Amino acid sequence: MTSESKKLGAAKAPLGFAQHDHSTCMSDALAAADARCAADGLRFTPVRRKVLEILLQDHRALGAYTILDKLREDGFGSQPPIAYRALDFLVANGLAHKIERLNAFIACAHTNHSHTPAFMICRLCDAVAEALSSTAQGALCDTARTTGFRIERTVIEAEGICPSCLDKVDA
Amino acid sequence: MTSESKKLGAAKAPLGFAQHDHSTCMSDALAAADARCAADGLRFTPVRRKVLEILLQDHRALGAYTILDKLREDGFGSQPPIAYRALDFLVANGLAHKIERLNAFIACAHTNHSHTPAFMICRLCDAVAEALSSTAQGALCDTARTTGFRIERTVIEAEGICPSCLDKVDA
DNA sequence: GGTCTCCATGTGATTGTATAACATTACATA
DNA sequence: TATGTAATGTTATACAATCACATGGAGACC
Repeated sequence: MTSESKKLGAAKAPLGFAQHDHSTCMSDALAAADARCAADGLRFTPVRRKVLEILLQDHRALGAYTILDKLREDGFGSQPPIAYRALDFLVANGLAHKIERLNAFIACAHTNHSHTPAFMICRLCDAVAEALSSTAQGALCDTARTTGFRIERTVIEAEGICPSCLDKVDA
Repeated sequence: MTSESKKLGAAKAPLGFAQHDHSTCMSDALAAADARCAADGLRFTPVRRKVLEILLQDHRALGAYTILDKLREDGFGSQPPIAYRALDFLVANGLAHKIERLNAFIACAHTNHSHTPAFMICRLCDAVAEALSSTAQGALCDTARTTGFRIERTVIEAEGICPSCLDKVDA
């Protein structure tokens, strides 16, 4: 509950580290997900949609059991597999990502294009920013190529202090 | 226990993905750790040393509770904090690394120089290779710089199939 | 319309990972 | 010997993930 206790009432939630008007981005993302699933013949069921909504609402990384609590409030099943199966679906189809460092999940910030995500995690306010990093693993690719290793998925996460927390610390 | 069940009897354990003579590398690594701790005024206590030995013996990523079992066999305390504290020490001082993707720990393969490690994880045989990747996070650094994010630690892990498993699969 | 199959959902129980909180010991040093 | 500090030990619990199995709905097929 430590990470949750830092959560603000916040009408303005940080997308990445920048403040933004949260009103449209959520509906846009849901619409994009709808389109995406329709196009690919995926079943965007109520639970899956709800979990994505939950992730979009907070705009931060949430643990599976936090998500589970919110599902329960909305009348969905409340056993761990409910959340994990929905999260598996979202992650498998690029609608959400898992932050390994935090054992937590976050809605994808760049719907549309397929990508190899990279994340910056603030250890003070727990904000997470997703960067487009098609080249971030360049050197790793080189190593893999010379070694003969076939990369299927990459985890690239940087932990540190976000701009706004840096301001507070320096002040 | 699933990952453990794949373990071989193996006199020749894979360091990274290459077979090697395991006889000297362990004593070398322990000697290096001794020197390192002496130089930096760190207390390389019996538990800490034992945990490093355990990690070096297997030359693969081990979960905390596997380590705990081995500690118990050797007469050390067997409660979780025993292992976690020793692991924290080893990780904090660069003698071991945590593989976030696996929630597991592995002995550092490149003692001597401080480094930002990157890992290649085989999803078939669970072998883990450590790459020297001072530049692997280049693009991430760029993003961080323009964003104003201060990076303190990076997690760079690639999951896929190692050379020897690729041979078996293709055959 | 039946019924079969596949897939998603629901439930209970269990296993695995990590930390909180507190007591005790070991050791250096004043 | 008293004191401070770091490390260790113990209990309990929180958090994360999976297993096993039952249920139910949507579409394919006859």
